[in-house]
Amino acid sequence: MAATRDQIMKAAIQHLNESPAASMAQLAEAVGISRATLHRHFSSRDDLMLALAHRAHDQWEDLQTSSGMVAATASQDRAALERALKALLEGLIEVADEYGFGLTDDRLATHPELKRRADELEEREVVFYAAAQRAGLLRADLPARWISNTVFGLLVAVRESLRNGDVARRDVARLLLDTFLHGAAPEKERA
Amino acid sequence: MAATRDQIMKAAIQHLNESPAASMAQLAEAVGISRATLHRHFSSRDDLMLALAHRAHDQWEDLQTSSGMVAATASQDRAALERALKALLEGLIEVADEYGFGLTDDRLATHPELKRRADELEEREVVFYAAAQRAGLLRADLPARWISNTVFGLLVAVRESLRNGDVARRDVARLLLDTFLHGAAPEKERA
DNA sequence: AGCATGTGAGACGAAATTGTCTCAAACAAT
DNA sequence: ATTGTTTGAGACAATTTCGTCTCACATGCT
Repeated sequence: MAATRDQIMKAAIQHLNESPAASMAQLAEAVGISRATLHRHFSSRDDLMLALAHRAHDQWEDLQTSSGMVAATASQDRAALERALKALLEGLIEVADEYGFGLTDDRLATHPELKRRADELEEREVVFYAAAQRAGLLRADLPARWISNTVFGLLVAVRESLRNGDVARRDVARLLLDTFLHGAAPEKERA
Repeated sequence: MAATRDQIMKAAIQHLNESPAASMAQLAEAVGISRATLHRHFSSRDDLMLALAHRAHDQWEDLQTSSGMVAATASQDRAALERALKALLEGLIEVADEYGFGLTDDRLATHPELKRRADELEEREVVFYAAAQRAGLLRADLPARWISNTVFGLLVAVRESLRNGDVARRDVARLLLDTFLHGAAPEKERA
């Protein structure tokens, strides 16, 4: 069974999303290669996880640019910020869904190198949210870091919803955006 | 070092919140007892985790009653539902904070017996949210299960915020309630 | 003092996982 | 066809964790 490094990583991610604690042997089987071959591509389990996390972080970083988040933060333009916010959240859903296991894996979250990178990326988003607050796009009475953590939490909610089959995949983006921006109370309500 | 079963569990929970993958040896050390004694109280690691989860579920279930959630669901009374919603969310913060590691521990989430109990408790909340929707307290255009998952996600956000020190403990309840009900957009805004 | 109970330290084997290695078979390229 | 590369199967030692067990010691009670 031949497999490129890329195919291995994709299959590994897919399996880790179902069994976050899978062993190297289980991952090799899921990929369809032998344990020896898996070790030829990734010298250790840490190596593999590092590579997967690095890939996820790359996609995340690319999204921050492609969504216009970076540019909008710099421009402080309200319309640009609004477009970027929507694109960012929609993109985050995809990344978070693909690398879902990473959302709640403690070993990844506490890995020094990975934590540094994640903190750095998250910090950019905090700055972006702060800019959105100044533009009147997001409430100014909420800490920007809380907003950032809220988005993270809602991504976890999306993952849960999809895993349980509670909502259809095509609906999650709308639900996330809507809930994040307007909350769960009716518009006229003041609770 | 003498310790009651209760003290052991409390100390174990505390340590697991910092090191979710802690071994029995590490837990024993954190509790301040020997590994042998820990095994005298809990025959296996599974046994300990089961006991901890059971305790968490009990508190959760108690909260569903003490918050008035159960009664309000049955009564369909709008004011009662509103009071219950507030009390439930505030109580969930405490439970989720105390047993934070359980929010994202895959081994607990997939344990058949625990999953059954958690699903059962969550189902009650879904019914409650549905009642709140009928009473006009929550938006009717959101799936009740999505609302339930949203609350779960926001609890994860709370845990993250407290771990990182992003927000003060006394503020989290207000932030959670406020964000959950009204979202992150300014009231006049329509994004 | 004498006795019973609980505890800590540590040894022990069992099991799982990891990373390395060897060797034979399959494969690709020339 | 031959050569060089890659792969799979499996053996291997090292490590970790777990659950059990023994034994000495302390603590409390009568």
